[in-house]
Amino acid sequence: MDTPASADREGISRIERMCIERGLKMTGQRRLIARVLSESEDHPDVEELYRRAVAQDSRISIATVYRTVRLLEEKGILERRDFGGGRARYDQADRGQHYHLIDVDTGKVIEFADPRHREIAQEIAARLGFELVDHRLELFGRRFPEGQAPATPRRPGKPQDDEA
Amino acid sequence: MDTPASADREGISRIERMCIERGLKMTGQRRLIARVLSESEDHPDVEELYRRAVAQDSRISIATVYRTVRLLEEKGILERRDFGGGRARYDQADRGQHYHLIDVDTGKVIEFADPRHREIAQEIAARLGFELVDHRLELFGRRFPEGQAPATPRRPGKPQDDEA
DNA sequence: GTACTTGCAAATTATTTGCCTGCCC
DNA sequence: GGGCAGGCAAATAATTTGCAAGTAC
Repeated sequence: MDTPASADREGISRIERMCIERGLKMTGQRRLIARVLSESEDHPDVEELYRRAVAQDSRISIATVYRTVRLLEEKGILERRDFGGGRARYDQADRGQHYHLIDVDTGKVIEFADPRHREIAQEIAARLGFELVDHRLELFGRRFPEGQAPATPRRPGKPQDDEA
Repeated sequence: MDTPASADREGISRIERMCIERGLKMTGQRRLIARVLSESEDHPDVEELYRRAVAQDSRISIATVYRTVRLLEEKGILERRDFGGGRARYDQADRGQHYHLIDVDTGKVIEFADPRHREIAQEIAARLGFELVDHRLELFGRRFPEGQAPATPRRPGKPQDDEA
């Protein structure tokens, strides 16, 4: 009840609205991907996005998903992430500065924020003669053993993701 | 003049010594790769390692380079890095905790150390209920404009590397 | 109507692997 | 001497692209 009149109809997802604002031509496929993304609370890879999209409408190909996430990244709507699983994962770009902790045993991804990192990063860049343009930080951790010991104490396996 | 008698001959590279210590069978190819790595001050990718190796002895294939860096990584001699160029880059594992700043205009990589990041990372992990197993931090920066403005203010291009 | 999108399949890129031969310990 | 290592080429895996046909504005 608080959106501008022109886009007040139900069924317009948050990301679709952002696409429209940026003047993208909205096709059925793009609308679908936009909706899937808007409803995702996690960090899906392309394969996963494709799976969720096909489930709603089979008339989409994975090549289109690849093309669309790339487009949305160029438009600043998505950010590409690398959690070390060999596939790119996507994150909405306007969720504010945050980082990720990956559970090395389960692959789950937990978000957190902490302004100190940026400050220190900025200071270090300056000391080296640079203006900080961007920075990435990922933590890999193991849940404290409060129950039993985990089975595979290895390097981060294919990250899955938290469901919320 | 301070190395153990058994490996005192010139021509034994630092990394070859580490391989021997870990009981690896030393072939001509592995010795060559070890030497190339020992002489590298930067963060070469496999292709680059292969180029440097073939230049010294053409009887090596890129598959062997792939197999060898993987082996050395498993043995804890090398660390695989991802600077966002789509290829894995390698770093000697025993150089102590350090991070990288990538110049977004030139792709050059600069190393730096700062203990605060680890401390904060550890603290955050603990707050989230995790033991910190590993962490990655990369800064992307642009040299302060003290001469002229850079040409392409874009996202990090294929990282090259500092030559020293 | 026309330029932009899509689907499909083929192309690319980075990396791994099968297999048979060769060489290190 | 026997098993691990290496070369070569084919196999994977993720992602991109050419092209003909469809569609948004």
